[in-house]
Amino acid sequence: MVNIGDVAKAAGVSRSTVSYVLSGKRSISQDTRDRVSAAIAELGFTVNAGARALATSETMVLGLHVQFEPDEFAPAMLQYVLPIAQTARDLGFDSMMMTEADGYSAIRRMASSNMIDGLVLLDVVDDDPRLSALRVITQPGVLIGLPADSAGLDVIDLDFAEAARMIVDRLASAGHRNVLLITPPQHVFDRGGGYAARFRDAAIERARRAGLRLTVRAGESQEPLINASLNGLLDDLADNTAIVLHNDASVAALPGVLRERGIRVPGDLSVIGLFSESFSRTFNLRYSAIDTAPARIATLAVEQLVRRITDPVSAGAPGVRLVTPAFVDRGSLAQLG
Amino acid sequence: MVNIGDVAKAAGVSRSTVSYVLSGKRSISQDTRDRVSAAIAELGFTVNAGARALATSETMVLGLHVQFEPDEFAPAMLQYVLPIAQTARDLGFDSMMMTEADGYSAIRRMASSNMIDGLVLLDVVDDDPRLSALRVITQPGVLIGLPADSAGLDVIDLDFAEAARMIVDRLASAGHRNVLLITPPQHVFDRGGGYAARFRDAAIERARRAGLRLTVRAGESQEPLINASLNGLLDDLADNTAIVLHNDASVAALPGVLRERGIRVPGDLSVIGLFSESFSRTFNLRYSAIDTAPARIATLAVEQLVRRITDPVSAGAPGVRLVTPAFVDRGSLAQLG
DNA sequence: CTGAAAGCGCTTACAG
DNA sequence: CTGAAAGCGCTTACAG
Repeated sequence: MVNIGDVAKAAGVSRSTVSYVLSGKRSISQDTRDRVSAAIAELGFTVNAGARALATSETMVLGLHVQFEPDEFAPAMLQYVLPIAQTARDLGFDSMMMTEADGYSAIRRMASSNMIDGLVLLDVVDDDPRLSALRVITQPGVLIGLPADSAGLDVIDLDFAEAARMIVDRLASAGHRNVLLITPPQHVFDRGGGYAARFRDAAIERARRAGLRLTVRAGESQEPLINASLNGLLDDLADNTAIVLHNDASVAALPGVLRERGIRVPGDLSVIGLFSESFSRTFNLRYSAIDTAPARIATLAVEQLVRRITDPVSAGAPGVRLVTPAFVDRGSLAQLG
Repeated sequence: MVNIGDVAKAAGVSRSTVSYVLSGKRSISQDTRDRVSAAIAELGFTVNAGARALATSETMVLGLHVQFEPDEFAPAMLQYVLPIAQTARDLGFDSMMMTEADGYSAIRRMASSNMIDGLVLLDVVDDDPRLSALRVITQPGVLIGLPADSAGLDVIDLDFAEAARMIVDRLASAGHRNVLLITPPQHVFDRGGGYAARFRDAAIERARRAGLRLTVRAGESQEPLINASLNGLLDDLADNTAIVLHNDASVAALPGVLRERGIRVPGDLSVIGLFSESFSRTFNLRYSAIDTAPARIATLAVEQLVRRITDPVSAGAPGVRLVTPAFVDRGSLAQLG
């Protein structure tokens, strides 16, 4: 492999000059710059990443740790992973993907072997064991998902409470008085998926104020339970005029269940969900929804992380940034009365 | 950060001895080994990856390039990415994820800057521009997906031709004589997704021999075209007793369409698909299918790549390995006559 | 505007 | 069984 010395020799300059041409960190005469550039092009020289990392202590690599919950609804994850890698690249970083179940050890290993300049944590839960790793290592991290204690950490998440309020307000002003909310499965609450509680609690609170009767049920995550549970709810709670779904698996299964029961949306029932554009496309869902905006959240997270790596001052004090939700109207909400 | 010199000092040995304790590449007295290990543990020492890579020319990192086709059915990709990263880790490698649209440049950059020891290419098509990058770089690669010219390359793919023959044979021996095949969308053929043609052509050939009338139609990949096209086919080709789907989007949409038309499976129509277990779970599909076995293919690919990196002799001559398909019976194939 | 040299943290022949 | 030293390919103060 051709190295910086070969380039120097070919251009008739020193190795440091080649390095400075590459980095632009000092002024070089037009003439030598041209000779060096020509030599680089001719020899097809690329800086050796390991050597540069060793000399600068900067790897230009971001770590990305994803949890893989076997009982989780999988298709959602890629919506974050892809934009994370893409944004990182746009900012000059590569992405190292970690999938170890033991996130704590994985992060410590990667950080202490100096493979990464920073870390993105996906799907952070309330009492996430990865956070203690983050507090020990020297590299900064950014969380996607708000944990119980986020002191000193950069966090990006959707404003789930605001999302709930927006939905309840729309339902209320459309004249709905009896609404069913299907939350994520119980195991999401158990695991500490705080977003589920934030959405639910804000919905309950807002419904109370609006004088709206909100019935809350946890959805299932595995067939055939999903269908059975949806059917059961539609049997028992037939007086609801609207259903709010904060549950990927249930909302994906809903069209089939409604079709089977001959229920028309929004004629017989109004439906509002909480899912991304791409989720809507994948499952061909025509329900109005709060967009969970995975690409936007991923981009913001990486941008903040890179800012903290390259220019901590401009990154400001670490803190939580909740993304304001956007409502996408697909016409599944009926105006009553 | 603590380095190998700190450990050496603490243990009262030379840096080389610490290194040899780490690598096990020469025998060390029990006593010094203990002292070194103790020092490593106490100081929390981890080898600096960049320095090691510089010294050994081995990064212990695998590159993974994924194409992101906006018109593609996305959920499938993660089924490969996760097991790739997992298998790599089991074999001592980390995974660098590349998502650049310009795969050729991405690969050349990563390879020539010596960030990776080998490369996994996902979703390889007939005339894949990434292959010319692979032929230039010094690191070995493995392809998931069989290209037109695979000379000198390690390739893993499902045996799509055999899958087609297995399906046709089952249909024939169950007494079906008129069968509809829905292939991947036209743009998959256009892009050179050879697997689509291999499946289709083998199905046609086998059907001819078995005296079975096979009607072939390309499916759509975007709603509302998918539904419309499925309905059109069921209208026009009502005399078919079975339908074979080699099309993710269509098979996911099929239950809804059949339910709407009141068609029962397998009472009114037999259905056989080509999709993974996890796909079946995600979309709650109860159709019998050839399992596309993404995890198995991913694992085989990484194992072969790592073999070629670490022990080229045992890896044998580069070549194509087609995975024999497995049929998963979910009871959607009716026995006729 | 440019060069010689030290140093980043490892590994591994070379010596004993 | 162990150590001193060269070398991997860069970057960056230090000098001029």
